[in-house]
Amino acid sequence: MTERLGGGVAARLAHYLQVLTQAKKAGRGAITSHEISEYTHVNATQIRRDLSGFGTFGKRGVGYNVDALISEISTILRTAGQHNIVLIGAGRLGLAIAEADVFADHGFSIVAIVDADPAKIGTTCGGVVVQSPDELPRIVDEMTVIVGVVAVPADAAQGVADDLVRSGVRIVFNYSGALIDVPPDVTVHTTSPAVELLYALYFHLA
Amino acid sequence: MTERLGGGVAARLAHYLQVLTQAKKAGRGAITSHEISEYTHVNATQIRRDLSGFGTFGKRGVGYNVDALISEISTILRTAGQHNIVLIGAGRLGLAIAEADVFADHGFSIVAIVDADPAKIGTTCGGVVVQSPDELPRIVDEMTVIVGVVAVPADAAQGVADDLVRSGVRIVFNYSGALIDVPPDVTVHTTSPAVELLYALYFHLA
DNA sequence: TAGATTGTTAATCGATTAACAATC
DNA sequence: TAGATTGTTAATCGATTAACAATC
Repeated sequence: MTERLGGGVAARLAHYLQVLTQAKKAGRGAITSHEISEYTHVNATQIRRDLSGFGTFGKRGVGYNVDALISEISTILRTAGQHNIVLIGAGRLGLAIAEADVFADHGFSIVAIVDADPAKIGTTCGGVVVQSPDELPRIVDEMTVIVGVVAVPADAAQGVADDLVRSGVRIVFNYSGALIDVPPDVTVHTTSPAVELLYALYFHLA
Repeated sequence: MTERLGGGVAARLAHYLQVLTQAKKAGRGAITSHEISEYTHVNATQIRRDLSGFGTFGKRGVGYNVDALISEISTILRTAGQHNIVLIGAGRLGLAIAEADVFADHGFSIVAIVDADPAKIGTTCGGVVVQSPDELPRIVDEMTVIVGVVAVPADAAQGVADDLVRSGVRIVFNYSGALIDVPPDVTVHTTSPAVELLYALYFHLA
C-alpha cells in the first residue's frame, strides 16, 4: 500500500504541510483547499485530488481540520519523527538559521554547529556549542545526522560539502549560492531567493 | 514576437540564470545542458528545448557559452535592468540578507533598510542606513521600489506586509515563515527551506 | 433549507523521456 | 575522423482546469 510517491506529489504535500503548520501556529482550526491554494500557488482542485488519493480527510462545506491534516501528511511523507541536522558556519547567516524555528517546526533538530574560526569554537548559540570541523565525522556518526546545512561564504562551500559527504551526510542544504559538486548518492538543495524574485518580476513587468 | 511566457518556462529560465551566474563567478566559460541539469534537477532535454525555442544559443559538441547565455536569458526575462528592493528588519537574518550578494548578482539593489527598533535607526549596514518604518511610503515612492523583503519575526510579518502594500510595493518576499494575506494584485513569496528538506528526506527514507 | 466546499470525472494542456540526425 | 553535444521529433506521462454531484 505504501507505494513510492511521484516527485511532484511529494513536493506539493511538503508545501501543504508547511502552510498547515503555520496555520496551526496562527490558531486556525480548519482550512479550505482554496486557502491552501492562495498560500502555495497550487490549484485548489489539484490540492483536493492530491489529498483524496490517500483518504477522505476533508469535510464538505467546511474544509480540512488543520491538526488532522498535519498528522495525515506527516504519515504519508514518513517525516513524523525527529531528524538531526548539523549546521556549518556560525556567521550571521548561520546564527539566523539556528535561531529560526522553521526547522524545529517540522521535527528537524540542529544538534551541532561547526565553524573553522578558532575564536568561535566554544561559544554557544541556541543552547548548542560551536565545535571544530575536525569533530564532524564523530558528530555525524554518533548523532546519526543525515542533513548538513551549509551557511559559509561561497568560496568555502565546496570544501565544506566535501567534509560533510566524507562524514556520511547524504542531504546537503546549501545557503551559500555557490555551485556544489557531490557524488550521485548525495542530494544538494541550493536555496536561491533570486530565482523566485526574477520569476515574480517577470510577471510583474509583463 | 514577445509573447508572454508560461509559468513553468519562466521559472526554469530564472533557475538556469542563477546557475549560469554562479558558473560565471566560478570562472566557467562554457557549460553543457547536462551540467545545468545536475544543478537545477531539470531534465537536460527540457533545458535544450526551453532554450532552442528562443534561438540557437548552443554549439554542438561543446555546450553553451556562459556569458552569452546569461545575456540571452536576461533579455527573455526582461530583467536585465536594475531593480530596487527595500529590506524590513535589521536583525540577524536581515543583516545576513543585506550582506549576501545573491540579490546584487541579479541586479537587485537594496536601497533601504527599515526597522521599528529606535536603537537600530541610524546605524549602517552594507553602506545603507537603517530608517524608521514611517519613512517607508516616501522611500518606495522616491526610489521606485517594487520588491519588499520581510525579515522580521513571524508575529510582526503581517503588519509589515500591510505597511509595504500601503506604500505601493507589489512583490513581497517573506522570510518570516508566517502566512501573509495581501490584495490580489500583490504577489507574496514565502521562503520555506523546510519544504525542500521534507521533500529530500522523503526520497532519502523511501 | 440554503450556502459552501469536498471528492471525482473528463478533457486539455504542458512536461518528461527516449531516440537520433545534425554538426561542432 | 572520432567523440561529444545540441536541436528536434514523437510518444508517454502527469498537471491543470472546468464542471458538478455529493454532502456537510
